[in-house]
Amino acid sequence: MPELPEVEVTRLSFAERIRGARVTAVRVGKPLRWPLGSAPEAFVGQRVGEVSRRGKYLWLALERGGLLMHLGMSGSLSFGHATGEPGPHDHFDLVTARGTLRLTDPRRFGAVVWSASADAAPAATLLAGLGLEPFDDRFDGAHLHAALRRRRVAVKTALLGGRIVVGAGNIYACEALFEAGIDPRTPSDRISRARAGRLADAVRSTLARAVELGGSTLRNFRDAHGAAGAFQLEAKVYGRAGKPCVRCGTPIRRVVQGARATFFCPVCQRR
DNA sequence: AAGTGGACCTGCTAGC
DNA sequence: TGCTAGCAGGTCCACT
Repeated sequence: MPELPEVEVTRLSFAERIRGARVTAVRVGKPLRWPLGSAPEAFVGQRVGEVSRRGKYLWLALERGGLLMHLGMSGSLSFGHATGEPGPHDHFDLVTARGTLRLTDPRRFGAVVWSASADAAPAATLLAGLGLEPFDDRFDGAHLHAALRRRRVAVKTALLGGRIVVGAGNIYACEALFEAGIDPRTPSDRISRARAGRLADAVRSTLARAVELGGSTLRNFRDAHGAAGAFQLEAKVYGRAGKPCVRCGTPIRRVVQGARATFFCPVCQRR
């Protein structure tokens, strides 16, 4: 999916345009990961408020409650007037006079869930246990070091879990570990305070750079304007198995951790 | 309790 | 050219 940069880029591409628009119709397609939890007609007539993000979730405020949205592995949102007839992978339309917000998600791991507020179930339940936002001042080397010390899993697995810091999925966890010079297989509790500091910086800078570049488009990611991202063009390890490391020329290695592919340079990244 | 592996669903691609 | 196994950006859940 869409990791934090793709979700944030998506949010930025439609939040201002949809704010204040009144819902005129709602269309629901095939089932997504979780049920909507409300009759779709209940949204008709309500105005859309702020669109905010927590981790990889978006919260779209309505006058009564709101919608928690997740893009899963293959989801994207579009917003505009040129939406046309829904295709086989278009599973949710929020129609307003300013345009239609449409969720397209071939694999349907994504979700749209109504909640009375972001602090009430089911939204609060889904958001509970999420780690710090990477751009939160509280997320620093000391925090990351303390959290990593409590785990014995590989540091990459700990990052991906999202319980310490949210937002880095498979691409950006690999890239941040490369930036920090840390072998992704290193046990969490063996990361020194100094290296945790470098890793925290790398997580922030990698995610920030990806937002600047409009995210990564590996297959079907597009922002709500339909624009593709460009970060994948400057990924240094992700998806580059066997290719030379951009820093030292050593072939990039691919291993599997927790059923996910991990890419790293065996020379630049150390335990 | 923490760690591991499977499940969800569909489409694309590399390889035979 | 055509089929198939394997793989894909996430996260929850059951089991050890």
